[in-house]
Amino acid sequence: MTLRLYDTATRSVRDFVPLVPGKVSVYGCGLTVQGAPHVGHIRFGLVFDVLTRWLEYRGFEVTYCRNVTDIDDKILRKAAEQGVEYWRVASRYEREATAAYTLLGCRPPTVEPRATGHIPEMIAMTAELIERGHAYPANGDVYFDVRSFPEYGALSNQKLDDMLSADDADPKNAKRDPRDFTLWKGAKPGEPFWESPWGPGRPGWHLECSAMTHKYLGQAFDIHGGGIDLIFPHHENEIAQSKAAGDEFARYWLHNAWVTVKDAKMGKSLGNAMNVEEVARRHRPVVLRYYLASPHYRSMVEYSEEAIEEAAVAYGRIEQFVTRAIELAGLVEPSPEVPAEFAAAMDDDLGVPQAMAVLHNTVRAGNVALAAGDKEAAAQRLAETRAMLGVLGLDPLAEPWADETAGGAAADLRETVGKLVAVALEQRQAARSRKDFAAADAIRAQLGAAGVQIEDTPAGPRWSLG
RNA sequence: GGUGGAGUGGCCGAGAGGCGAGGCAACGGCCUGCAAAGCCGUGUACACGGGUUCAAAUCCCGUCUCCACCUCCA
Repeated sequence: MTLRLYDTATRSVRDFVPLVPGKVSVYGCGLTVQGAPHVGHIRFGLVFDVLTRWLEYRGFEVTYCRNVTDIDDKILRKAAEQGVEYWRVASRYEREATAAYTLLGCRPPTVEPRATGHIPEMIAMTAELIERGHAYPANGDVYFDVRSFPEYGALSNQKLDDMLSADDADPKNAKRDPRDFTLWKGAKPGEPFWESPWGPGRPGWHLECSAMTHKYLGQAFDIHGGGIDLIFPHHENEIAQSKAAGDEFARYWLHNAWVTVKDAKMGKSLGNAMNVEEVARRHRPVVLRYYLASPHYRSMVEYSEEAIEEAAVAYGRIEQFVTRAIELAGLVEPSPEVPAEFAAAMDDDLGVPQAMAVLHNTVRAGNVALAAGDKEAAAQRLAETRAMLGVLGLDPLAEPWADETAGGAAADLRETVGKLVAVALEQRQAARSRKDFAAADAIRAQLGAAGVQIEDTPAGPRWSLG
């Protein structure tokens, strides 16, 4: 079974064949650091995190490049409003983005280049495009000539003439075609700028990705992607720039769908953006990850508190199995192989929902083994469960969630609480054996009020914090 | 106007011609002193109207509703 991925460019699921056997190069369009990251932004991070984990599980050596766009109009505007340099704004939100990715267990990319670190590369590319007749300078700006690139519109399946003309009010009216887009933007007074052959200015929005894919992944690479809204104009323009400059560019295009709120796209401008950090105060990050990563990446996720709470229960069930299996069978490492059905689901365009069904079925089988006291079977199911969770970045015993359940000061505290609870449980057991159930239940209720849940099992009572 | 997507049982959420994914909730049962957890069982779901087919949630035609992109956007 080979991995198959939906490719936006062909609008079909295709077998994934890497450019170089055994290696995969991935470019994800990261964030423009102009505000606090919201749940929708982080979904992109999660999708690409699961993708790269799965590619690695399949034995590929993955080079994952995720950019940071740290200069653009919005950043400049925000900086002007606050009366500070643009890089103060960019740095602050870049840190917030990194924190949000980390919070939800996204592993860092192989390389995370910034637009402003690649100005010379972008200037060189612009010069190349002018030389090849695909771009032209005008009044301090440089524009890409879309009419010079016949393929323009292929990715988004649009014809140039059908497009709503971009009424982008160019005061200089210097564009040959209204759809021509900016490669280099001449600086207005007071704006930050870099020197260039066309005068002081800064790069246009799309150019950084073309320059950085070329630098880090080469003139051709495997997978490029981001949110579905980037298809047009961002990715369309990247293709135009890169191909016109002589690159082969990306071979597969992956786009993830939205997080919506009440059927509308989540977005800052719509005022319905859920800040990641804020949501993580109400829900455990691992639960948020489970919730956002469970639906298929090309399906919209309708954000709701109730649905997250439901996810918390579902994930709790998995965690419970893991804890109880360890109690019976001891700590078991993830098995090197994931169940075949799970693998088949993941290979089919990252079918996380079906993969998740396999996971739940395994947990049920594990619970059956637990109930039967079958140590060996329980251990086996646990190993499989952990392997599957690992691929999804949800193994409670692996980084970064392990600290939540064990280790450090929390473990010490847990040991102390355990001793205290043991005292109370002894009294309860004594009461039970003399059939004083009122007293026994009172103890259980008191523990419950303190946040300690008691369950009686054939092996004796067990407690948990809940 | 152009382009892409969605409408599935109480809820979330897969599937894409024939064996009812999975989760949450509910109900019944087993277990339990009681509970909890777990397990077993219970649902005649596929926006609407036609059609094709032995067979349609899945294909075709039409209709309705919703969303997104074409302007900054994960």
